[in-house]
Amino acid sequence: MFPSTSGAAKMNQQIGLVENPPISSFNFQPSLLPLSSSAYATVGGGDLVPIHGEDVGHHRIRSEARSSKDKLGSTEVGIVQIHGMMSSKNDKVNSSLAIGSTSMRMMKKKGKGMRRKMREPRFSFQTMSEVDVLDDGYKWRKYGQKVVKNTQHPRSYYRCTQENCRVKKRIERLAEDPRMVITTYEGRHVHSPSHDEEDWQAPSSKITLFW
DNA sequence: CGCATTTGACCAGCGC
DNA sequence: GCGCTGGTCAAATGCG
Repeated sequence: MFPSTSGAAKMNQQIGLVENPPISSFNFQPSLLPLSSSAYATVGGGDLVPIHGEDVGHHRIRSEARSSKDKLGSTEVGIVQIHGMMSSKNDKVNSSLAIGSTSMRMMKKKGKGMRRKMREPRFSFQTMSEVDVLDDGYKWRKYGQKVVKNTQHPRSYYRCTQENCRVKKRIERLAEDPRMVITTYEGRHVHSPSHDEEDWQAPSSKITLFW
């Protein structure tokens, strides 16, 4: 294990949106990043577009790319890679970003009682971190773990502990690079981050996701 | 003792 | 239709 992080741990985030055929763009706001950080956006798996902290404003990233495999219509809209620092307190992330998107899964519906197949907005990003679970200000309870095919690392399933909040997230490690953690959020919170309520509004202390 | 995690079973969708 | 796979459930277990 790493002796890690009594101070700032280097981190490397890659943000991507995986979903949503109807709206193939999203807004990324580097103004919300600390100026020291830099970001790169890969659009459609292609060009790497550098975005610097001082490039304030909205970067609209568009992609025509579409997964041919996912018949449900998942589309990788874009990937933004952020090189920033994690701050000390429990690996909180010292950068924020805002992403607007909506998502409508094109799914076949079938009879009653379908547990899966929800049309929730989904958002995923990669983080280079020793810790699997990023502290995003919400409380999560693990409800499952599964070894998925072609990966040697299990995928973990978490659900927001706030009742009537149905947000879920999946966490898995990249097969090629176990240091990379892929976090996928699904759904939207109906409440504010549950702990550290005095600083969830501080814009530069955590990841903040809006959609 | 209460809550979170673990883990095997179960279920639904998809590909063949 | 069947088998595979991913996602969820829930009982058992662990931990503070």
